Amino acid sequence: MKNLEKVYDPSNAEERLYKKWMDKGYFHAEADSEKEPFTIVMPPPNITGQLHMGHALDNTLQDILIRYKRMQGYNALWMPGTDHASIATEVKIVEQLAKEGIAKEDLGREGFLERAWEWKEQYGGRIIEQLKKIGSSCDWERERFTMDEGLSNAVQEVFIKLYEKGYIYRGARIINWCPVCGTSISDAEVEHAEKEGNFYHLRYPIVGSDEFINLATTRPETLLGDAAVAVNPKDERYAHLVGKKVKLPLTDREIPVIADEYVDKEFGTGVVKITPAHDPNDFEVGMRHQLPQICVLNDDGTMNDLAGEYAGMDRYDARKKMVADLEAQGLLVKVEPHTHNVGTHDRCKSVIEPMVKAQWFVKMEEMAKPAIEALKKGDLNFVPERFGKTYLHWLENIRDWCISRQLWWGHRIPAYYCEDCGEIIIAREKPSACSKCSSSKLTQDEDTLDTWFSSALWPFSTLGWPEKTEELDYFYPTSVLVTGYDIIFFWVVRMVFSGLEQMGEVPFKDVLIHGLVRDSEGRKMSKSLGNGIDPLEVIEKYGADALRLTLVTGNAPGNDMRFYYERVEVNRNFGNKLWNATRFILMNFEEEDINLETEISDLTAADRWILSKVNALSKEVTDNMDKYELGIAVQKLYDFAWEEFCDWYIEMVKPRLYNKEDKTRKAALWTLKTAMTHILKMLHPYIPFITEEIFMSLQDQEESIMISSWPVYKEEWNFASDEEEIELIKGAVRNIRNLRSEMNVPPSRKAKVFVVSGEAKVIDIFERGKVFFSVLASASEVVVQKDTSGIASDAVSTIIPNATLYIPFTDLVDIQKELERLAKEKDKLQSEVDRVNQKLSNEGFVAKAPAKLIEEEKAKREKYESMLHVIVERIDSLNK
RNA sequence: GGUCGCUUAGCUCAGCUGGGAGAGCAUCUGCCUUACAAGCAGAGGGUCAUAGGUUCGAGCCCUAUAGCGACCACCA
Repeated sequence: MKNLEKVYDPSNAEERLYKKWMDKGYFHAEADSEKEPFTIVMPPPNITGQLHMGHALDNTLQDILIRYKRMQGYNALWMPGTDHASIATEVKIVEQLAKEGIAKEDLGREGFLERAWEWKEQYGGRIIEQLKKIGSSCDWERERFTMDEGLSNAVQEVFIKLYEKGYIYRGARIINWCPVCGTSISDAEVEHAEKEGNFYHLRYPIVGSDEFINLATTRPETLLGDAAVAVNPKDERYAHLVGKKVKLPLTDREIPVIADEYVDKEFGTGVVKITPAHDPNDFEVGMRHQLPQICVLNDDGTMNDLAGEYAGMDRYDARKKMVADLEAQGLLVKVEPHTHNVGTHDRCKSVIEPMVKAQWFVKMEEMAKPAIEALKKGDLNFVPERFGKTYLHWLENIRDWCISRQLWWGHRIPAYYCEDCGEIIIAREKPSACSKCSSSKLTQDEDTLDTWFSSALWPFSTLGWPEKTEELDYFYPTSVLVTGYDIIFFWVVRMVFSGLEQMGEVPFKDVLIHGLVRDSEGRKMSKSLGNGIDPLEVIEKYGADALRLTLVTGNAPGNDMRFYYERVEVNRNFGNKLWNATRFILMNFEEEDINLETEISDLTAADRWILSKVNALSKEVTDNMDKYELGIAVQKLYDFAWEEFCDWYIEMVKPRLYNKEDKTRKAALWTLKTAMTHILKMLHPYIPFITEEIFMSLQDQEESIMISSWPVYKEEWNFASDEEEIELIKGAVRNIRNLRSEMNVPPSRKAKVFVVSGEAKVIDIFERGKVFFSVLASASEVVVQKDTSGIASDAVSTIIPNATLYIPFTDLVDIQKELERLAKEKDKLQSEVDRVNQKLSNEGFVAKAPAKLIEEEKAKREKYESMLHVIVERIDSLNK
């Protein structure tokens, strides 16, 4: 039989065990109609990524769920993969090229893509290897990449289907333009940041009058693109001006004064300049009034040729100069400091410029409806529920999704333009001729798709869609999606409407949302702050199990958490505790005992007590895990393993183990092994490595715990009276320990203990439990009797339900102190009695509280009153 | 402006459908008791943010207030 090394070494064990699991193919799942599937698709990390705490948390949660379900007998598939992350990756490669003095244009599209694939080959596997380090039991045989052939087909297929249905269209709309990245971005990628700016109050002269109209703007440079000046139709102040024209300063253009509901009379002067090409609201107003869209910006954020003398200037330089020029002409009324929300690009943080450009869009109105319904009908559930509101709010206010990106790394839009007749042809392959005019001069759209377009398809594209695969049929819809609240808009929403549209079913039933892992001061971990903690370093130092446990303990779903090394240490210590407990168990096993069996009737009360407790625990843990309350489930396991099992049960059985003649020795061994096995199994999803290592030694076999069966509650292991018996003894032991500690008696000083009770049942219990006092409470001898005969009158005493404990410390006792101690104990009891009486004398309580509760309270009253009675007598006798 | 969350022991946080306030760390007191000092035994410490309300009963439900935080939003 194998014994355990003195110390558990995670670094050695983790690699060895992970390799074993891989070699055995435990992570792999095949469609099998005999079994029920349980599926999770991993949020694919970016190929540019390195494992951070967010990944560690996200993947630990998924691994816990998948291991749990696998043990429960489900056919558990965890589908892994990576995301090409178009813009993030492209930016990285451009940076890399820049170091070599190369611009991406120098390489051309083909050359650049070659470099990008090289990058993918080089770094794409890095994060996968890191995910393995935390123990992720993914089906790596099924690993996918968003730009795989299959997934690219899925992207094309969806694009074509949506186009044909009229849900994808190309049009010149106002979009968010990032002048730094040189691409359009979607609304979800715009971050609003509060920035200091100015409010420039201008006045525009009315044509054919001496009047001026005053208005304010935060972006005076857009004045060059103004197409109108608008007022509210109900605003009497300006009614006479509507229909007239104003002379647009710094230009020779004249623009109309229009009336539109959009304008708020109360705000500012009640006059707004309308710049349809550079403001989303103005764009809408412009559409309503057929105003021209005058774009005055270049793609890089400089002013274009329409900007006259300002052409070529950066927009902020132009702003300064224009303000100066306006002032010189007396058209600047005043400049006020003003903080306002500015849209910035979430990736590069530069200020977004709204611009009108021809882009591809997904029409959202129709597809949003079933996605909203799915949540309302309960086909889709968020955990915690409140995130459903976030989801709904976003969908109910959704605007069309701009999906084209002016990037090269990604899925190229399958649209071809005829140079002769302008026809747009959507096709999988480049057509040889235009379907309208037969011209052969066709060019493909230069743009690629938003990276989220492909990830939106992930739950079914990874399973083989659009092919009708067995996997797709079997594993879809998936069971649960685990992700952070920060990507509900980007990803969860889009997967839901895509799944509903393409598959006719939600992509997953539950969405488990987790929060952020923050640093110990509660700050977001970030590169710029340099406060990030590398999960791999933590693993190296403490092991993956300790890290995993730290990430799930003491945290409710959806809440942020702080990361403390102290907590990692505590969790590492827990592993050590399990390790040593097992070492102890194995030390006592003889070779021939390891597979011993026993009858329940051979067990002692202590054995049945721990079995009964572990049995109840299995139900509690299972229930909580089913509710995704992983933090609660693991807390219960932690407490049980440490306190009940190690601190109580192991200590209780020691005398039986040390005595080779003891007839119940084998029962103790069997129970130790059985209870420990249950604990290990339930802990395995949380701390897979150490539980596996211990399990193999304890079972003296190589078979893995990860394919063992999950403990199920069984009625035949419910031993209520044994539980009661042991709890009574535990209480007595605690009282003695307390008493000894208060009197500063060291454990080395053993003392005789008398247990006095008038109840035969209680006498029996303590008669059987005598030994526990010596091993747990430093008793030299235990005498159980009906009355106080033979007990020194100055023995110290303590009261437990239905019994009194006496310890005669002849030399130690100071009667006065003892009386004080007893008085304290009495006060405590008295207040308990008072509390119960108060409750029971409350008519409302007696009339309306559940009967069971009232019975419990009455039982308590009886118990406390009798204890109180005993202690009063005791005090009296000492006073004599 | 809207939505949501948080406020519980010195610190960080649990507390599921309302029925006698919990954990870890920290503090204090004893212990190297032959699995474990990464340990064992014991102790102290809380008007559960505030004010109302519902209820026999509120940390938990409702309303308002304050502080902190997150997200959403077109006020030029």
